Formats: sequence, C-alpha cells, structure tokens
Amino acid sequence: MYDEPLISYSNRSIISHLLRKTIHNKKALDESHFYLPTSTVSSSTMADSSQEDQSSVSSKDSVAESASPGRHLSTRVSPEEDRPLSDHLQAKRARVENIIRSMAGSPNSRLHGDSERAESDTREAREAYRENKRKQMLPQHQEHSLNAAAPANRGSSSSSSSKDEECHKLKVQLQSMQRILRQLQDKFLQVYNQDDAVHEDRDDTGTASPPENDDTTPSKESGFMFRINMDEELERKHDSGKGGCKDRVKTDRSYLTHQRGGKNLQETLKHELSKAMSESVDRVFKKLSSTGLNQSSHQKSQVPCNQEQSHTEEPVKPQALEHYERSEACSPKDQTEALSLVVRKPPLSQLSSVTPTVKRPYPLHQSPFQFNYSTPLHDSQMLEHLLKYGPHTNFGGLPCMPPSMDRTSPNSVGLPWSMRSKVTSSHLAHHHHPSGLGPVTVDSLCLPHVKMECGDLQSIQGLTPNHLKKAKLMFFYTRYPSSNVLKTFFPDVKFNRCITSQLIKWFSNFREFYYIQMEKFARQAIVDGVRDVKDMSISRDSEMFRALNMHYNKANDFQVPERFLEVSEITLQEFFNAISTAKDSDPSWKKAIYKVICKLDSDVPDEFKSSTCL
DNA sequence: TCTACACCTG
DNA sequence: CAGGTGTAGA
Repeated sequence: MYDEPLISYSNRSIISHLLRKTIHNKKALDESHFYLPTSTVSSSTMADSSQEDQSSVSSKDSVAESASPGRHLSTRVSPEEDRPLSDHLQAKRARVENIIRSMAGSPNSRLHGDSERAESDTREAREAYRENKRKQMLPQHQEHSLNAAAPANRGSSSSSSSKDEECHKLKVQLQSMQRILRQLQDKFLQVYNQDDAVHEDRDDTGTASPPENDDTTPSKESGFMFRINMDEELERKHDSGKGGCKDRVKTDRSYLTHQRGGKNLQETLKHELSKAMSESVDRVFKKLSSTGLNQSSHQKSQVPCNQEQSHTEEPVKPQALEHYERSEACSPKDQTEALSLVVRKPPLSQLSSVTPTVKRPYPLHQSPFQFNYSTPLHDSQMLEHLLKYGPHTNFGGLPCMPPSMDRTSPNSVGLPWSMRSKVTSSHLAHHHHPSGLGPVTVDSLCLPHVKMECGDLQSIQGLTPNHLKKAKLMFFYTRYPSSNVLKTFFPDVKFNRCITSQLIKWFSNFREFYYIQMEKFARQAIVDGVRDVKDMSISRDSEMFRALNMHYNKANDFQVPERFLEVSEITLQEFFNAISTAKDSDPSWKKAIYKVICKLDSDVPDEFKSSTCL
C-alpha cells in the first residue's frame, strides 16, 4: 500500500495521502492482521494497567531476560550498538501497538465509585431492625409473561443473529481503524527516521523538556499523542540517566530533531489522526444508529408494545440536541409543580411533549435523559465507549476474541456485567474451546440447566453496566417493573430466564436499598422527636434524596422525576406511620407498605425504550 | 413445579 | 450486586 516514495510529499500531504489510502482500502484488509503474531507477548500484558503498558512492550524485546522492571526499561533502548535499526523500529512499533491497544482496553473507572457509606448505613439498619424477618411478601404482578416470552425468544434468533452480525461488522471496522493507526505510526516512524538521517549532522546541546510535555494533563482528545510523547520522554530520560552511549546520543538527537524539524510533521500527524478518527467514528456511529433503528423495528415485532415513536425519534436524538434546546428556550415555562405521572396517566407519547414544561434547575432537553451521548463527546471518548462496550455492548462472538482480551479489565472490553466476577474463573476457558457454540445455540442449550449457565454462556450476551445504569434510572419511575416492561425497555437484550431473573433481581436490590433507607430515616425521625407525618417530606436537597440519588443516579446526569420524590415521600410517611403506631411489631408489617408502594409505579418514558440511548 | 419476592449474607 | 433461602401464589 505504501510503495510510492513518500519523500515526494510534504509533511501534511504524506499523512493525508496515507490516511486516504488506508481508509479507502481498509475494507480490503485482511482481518487477521489485527492479531499480529508478534504481539503475543505484549498483548498478554496489555491493558492490565497503564504502568504495564511500558514494560509490556520492552518485555517483547527481552524475552530471555529477567523480568525486572528496571531491565524492561533498559532493554527498550538497549545500549547494544550493533543492534539493527529495524529492532529499534520494531520496538517503537510494538510500543505504538501497545498504545493503541491500551486505548481500547483502558479500565473503566466509572463504576468504581463507592457506596460504602450507604452500605454501612444499610448494615447498621439491618443490625438495628432485624427483629422482623421475612413474611412480607408482596402481591406480585399478575402476569406470567415468562412462559409466553419463551417462544418469542426462540423466534428472535434471526434478529439476534443480525445483531451479532452488526456487532461483528462494527468490531471489524474498529479493528481496521486501529490497524490504520498502527500503520500510520509505522510510516511516521519511517519518515521520522529519514528526517533524522537528514538532520543527523545537527548536534544538540539542550536537553530541556519538550514544550508539549508541559501539558501534563492529557485531554482525552490528545491523549493518544500525549502518550506517545510521554513514551518518548520516558525513553529519553532513561537514556540520559543511564549515561552516554551511542544509542543515547542517537535517541536524544533524533528526539530533538523530531522536536525541531519534525514539529510540523507531528502537528500534522496529530491533526490528521484526529480527523481520521473523527471521520471513522462518525461512520461507525452512523451505522450504529441505523442498527439501533433496525433493532427497534425488530423488537417491535416481538414485543407488542407501542413503540411507534421510538424508532423514528431515537436515532436522531444526539443530533437533535440543539433543536430541543432551542425549543425549550423558545417556550420557557416556570411550572414548579410536579407533574404527576401516575395520577394523570398521560399516554406515553405525550410524555416527551409534557416533560419540557417542567421547570428544570439545570439544562435539560426534550427527554429526561442526559446521558453521555446527549452531551458533546470527543471523538476519542466515543470511540473509547465503543471499544469498551461495543455498539450494543454485546460481544456475542466472544470465542473469536483474541486471547489477549482475556486479561483486560472485564469492564473494558464490553463483557457483560455478570461476567465480571466470573471472568477470572475457569468459565471463560470453556468459551474459547472451538466448540462452535454460537451465541444463537447457547439459548437452547441453556434451557435444561439454567442455573449452571446463568452466569456463564448466557450472560455473554447478557446485561452490561450500561443496562444496569439504565435499570437504575428506570427505578425512578417503576419500583416493580413487570417482565413485559423489562422486555420492552431493554430491546437490545436477548431475554431468557436468566436475564429476566437478573433484571428482576436488580430491581429487587434497588427496592431493598430504597426500603432500608426509608425505614432508617423514618426511625431516625422518630428518635429525633418528629411527631407529625407532615414533617416527613422529601425534597431535592434533603438528605434522603441525596442518598437515593447517589445510589441510583451516581453520575447525577439524570433529572430525577418529581414523581419519584412524591413516591419517596409517601413511602417515608408510610414507614413513619407504621413505626410510630408500633405496627412494626408485626413480623409482616412492611407488607402493607409494599402493597401501597407498588401501586405508585409510573410509566417509564419512551426514551428508555431505545437500545441506543445508553 | 415454577416464579417473584423479601430477606440475609458475602 | 449476586447467591442462597424460605415463602406464597398460580
């Protein structure tokens, strides 16, 4: 692909040319190139941590050497004078590969927040109020839709397989993007070494830090280049610390040459890379939104729910943000009163038009959502998200995953949530057996031994952290979602008994936390001498709300519906009344409360139906 | 017998 | 949050 002499191009045009060629030709590339055989060593350590990124590459060069970190660094810029230049290039190439990989596998810290205080409170509450056990069953929903859903699941295999196909396509696309970047890096290094040779006669005395390294806070946008620079800097520092040797001179000189003569090239490369990224990501997202559209329509045939609007509105939501903002600005309402979602029971289709009339203390758009996709994202962020979770966060073809994926952070490669605790176990090994167990056949295989496969094969296609987040937000509307609701609002989930149970379990856990908070606050109020139920109110700045919001909306990027405050207040008052009238002596005293609360569920807004909204 | 639930535990 | 358990309803 790069046969033509690059020397005839200017810095900018070289990159442009390469990008054009690579992008245009990327579809023709052999996919197997992504899993370079030379990357086996580095891939095994990739993405474990950012610190390992550096050593992992060098370990490639020093397979036979000791594994001490010190040696890792020293071997990368090994002082062996006779070392061929290609080795050096290879090392750099490996480093670039590693950087790119680590982009794809950077650990997701988003969910690492703590709810320890809440948990300790929870424990505390449990210790204090353990006297009443069980016997507090709640009338369940009068629908046994699970049985009815089973055939639907079987019938969904076609849509599921097409989904997988889309997934795979997107994955391939991303992989080829990575490949392109890698090739660009290679080319860059070649050009850069030519440049180096040209300027070799120039000597440098200064060893001051390069200006771009002053930026020690890598924005996500420039993170890629930043890491390269950091790597270079690390290498350089290490060299100078090690004392004089030819390599050191060479490295310093080429680095500084790179600083001067290659400055333009670097800037150009930065620009072009981000541009290419941008374009590719755009393309991916275009495809993604159309996929989401297809999915909605697929799902519609399975779930007899009114999703008419969803598949026409959702895909354009991210782009239509400004429009919504404008429309809100044009019709500023100051309605402070809560809109009761239950009492008035507006049709679902009205919700979107009703919602904007509620006064928002912060920027909010048409939908009550304010997820990341709704806010302007850097390309790299979007790409990162895609790489983390995939278009539908399913890596249905997990058996095809390279072995290097095994050791990445479970969060980072889009492994379904429930796999996280299992991924280190031997379970995963089974999936890599070339058994030919496609994701489609898994379902049928699962049925006889549901329990065994729950955390296993099934969840490979199962729920992801994004689904969890979505479920939590849905809790603001419904505390007792029926399985039909769940199916409707998780259209991208391939439902089976395990998945359904897991979702139900999630909501059960949500309720548990919710009720524990209520009981705790009610008892505390009583201890504090509160006599009147009317003093038990919940507003957005009350401690109770903060606790709940922290639990279900940790990122605080979602506008909690007013109705949830009302329901919470009612719940709190129910607990207050029950406790203050000593009803809690009855072992099943909570049962009555549950009965009340389960009737206060609201309809979940249509926006939640979109499989692409998260 | 199956399912959803609350409760308990890690 | 998930696993386990007992319960109640279908």
